[in-house]
Amino acid sequence: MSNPPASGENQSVARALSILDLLADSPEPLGVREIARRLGLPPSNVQRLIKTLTRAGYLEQADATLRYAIGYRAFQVGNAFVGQTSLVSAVMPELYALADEHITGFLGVMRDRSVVYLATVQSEGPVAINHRPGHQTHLHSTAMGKALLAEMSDEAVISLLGSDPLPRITQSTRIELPQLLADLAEYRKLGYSYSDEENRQGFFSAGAVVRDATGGVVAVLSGAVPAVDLAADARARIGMRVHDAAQRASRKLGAPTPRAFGHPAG
Amino acid sequence: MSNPPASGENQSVARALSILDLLADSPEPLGVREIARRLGLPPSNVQRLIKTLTRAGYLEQADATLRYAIGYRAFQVGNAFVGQTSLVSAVMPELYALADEHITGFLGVMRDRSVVYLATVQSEGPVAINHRPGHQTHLHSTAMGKALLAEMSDEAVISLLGSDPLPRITQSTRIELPQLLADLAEYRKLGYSYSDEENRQGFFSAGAVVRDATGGVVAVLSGAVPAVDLAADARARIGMRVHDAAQRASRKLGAPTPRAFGHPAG
DNA sequence: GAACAATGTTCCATTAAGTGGAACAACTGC
DNA sequence: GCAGTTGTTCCACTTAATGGAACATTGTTC
Repeated sequence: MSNPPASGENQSVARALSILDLLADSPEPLGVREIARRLGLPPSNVQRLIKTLTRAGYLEQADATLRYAIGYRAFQVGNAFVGQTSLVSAVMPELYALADEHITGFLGVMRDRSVVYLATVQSEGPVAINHRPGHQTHLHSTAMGKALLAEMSDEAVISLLGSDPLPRITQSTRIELPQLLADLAEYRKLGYSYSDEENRQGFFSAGAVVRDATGGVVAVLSGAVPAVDLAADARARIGMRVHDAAQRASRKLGAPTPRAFGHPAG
Repeated sequence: MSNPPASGENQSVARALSILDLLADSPEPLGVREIARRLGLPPSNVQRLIKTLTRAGYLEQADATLRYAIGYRAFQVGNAFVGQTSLVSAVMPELYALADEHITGFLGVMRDRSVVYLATVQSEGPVAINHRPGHQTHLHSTAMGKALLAEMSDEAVISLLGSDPLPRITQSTRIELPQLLADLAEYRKLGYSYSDEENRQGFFSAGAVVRDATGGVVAVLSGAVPAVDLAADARARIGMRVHDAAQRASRKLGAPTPRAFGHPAG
């Protein structure tokens, strides 16, 4: 059972990161031998890697002295991903404003062909959309994802998503590429994207991108409401509302003249 | 310049983690050679470690193809620290409720002789307390920290904080241990802790611990308001309010009979 | 309460894998 | 155009990581 390190990489570090990945996805803490078993590594090796990770605070003992879980240092370091205070401080007030209007607001970025959630501000009421920070969802089924896709050219979208079939999340999910591209064309005209129960039954959401001083897309913002009793004009109203919030956040970040929606080449 | 690995640890992993630590604390992305210089390591070594970290998503190129910053995978993994959905889903509604009453709410845990912030819900108004998740503050100057200390015995507090002098944060900070212990005794009777501009000029905050089903302390909750125009009875009112919020969250986590404040031996 | 089967941890010979100096290439700005 | 960066690759050396085995602990079962 040889497992040579990838070219130009470091085997020990790769293994240590796989331990972090494993524990991050595990709902409960795991012991040394259990981890070793799942990763196909000798316990003595895992033991040493864990000791290093623990001493640095990236792991910690869950209970008295048994199994291990992700440590506080990983949390601190990970939150540095959000980076410069500017993005969050520009967007969070907008999310709170949305919540005041009974719209649950989300902030996310595109990574790894997915949307990664950075923050959520729940609206009052029975709306229980609980996407923890770090949660990953599909690009093609969410308002956030589709707002990001609408920024790209059709060719870029195809080369990004064309390799695998689009998974169906709900009955309304766009699983055909042409259908999705048609949506994107509409969003470019509208100035916002939306997802009508395409990712979660019973919820309508709209999305719009946030730009920084260079004019590049730095994040995407969305707002969600229950889909029941929602007239067609209400959808447009929410779309405009989210669009405005994203515009305001972008302006706060020093984005240049609020240009037309769509990719630069358009 | 020899730098042998600590006993029973892994040198490569320790170095990789030091890269993460460095980039997490750096306000801007850093290049390979810059990192190598700051850590006292050869660039070729750093290069390989970075490649491994990048391929796993723990680092990513900031701009076109220049310097490196913390990656999205670190964010995702780090957020697993918050762990079981139960804690957050039990506490967040309480924080939102506080915000409705113009109290900015915080959630934190004790780690490494400090309070680590997990979440914040800002109240409306001009209150701009912006403690990003992962932020670390002192135990002795914050309401959250003092609520945690009040759970320990005086001896435990002394052995925890007695080694170093307590740093002065504001003019009101308790920098004398006996003074701090007197505070803690008061909090045990009150059922909540408070910090009267001891950590931040102009802000009063109160704190109370959250317990899980085993009765152990799993987190601490606090609420902050501007200190101006705050009558003495208002302080008590906010303290009780925060105490109630913590109680409710604890009950939601299945905590046993709301027992008296104070450490078990008391 | 003894026998069992897990567990976490340490030890140590083997050698594979990490190390770091040097060389190369690409870029920047004087 | 030159000088000082930078990121990246190469490769001989040997350090430092590896993994099997032995040991120590726990908790479970009969």
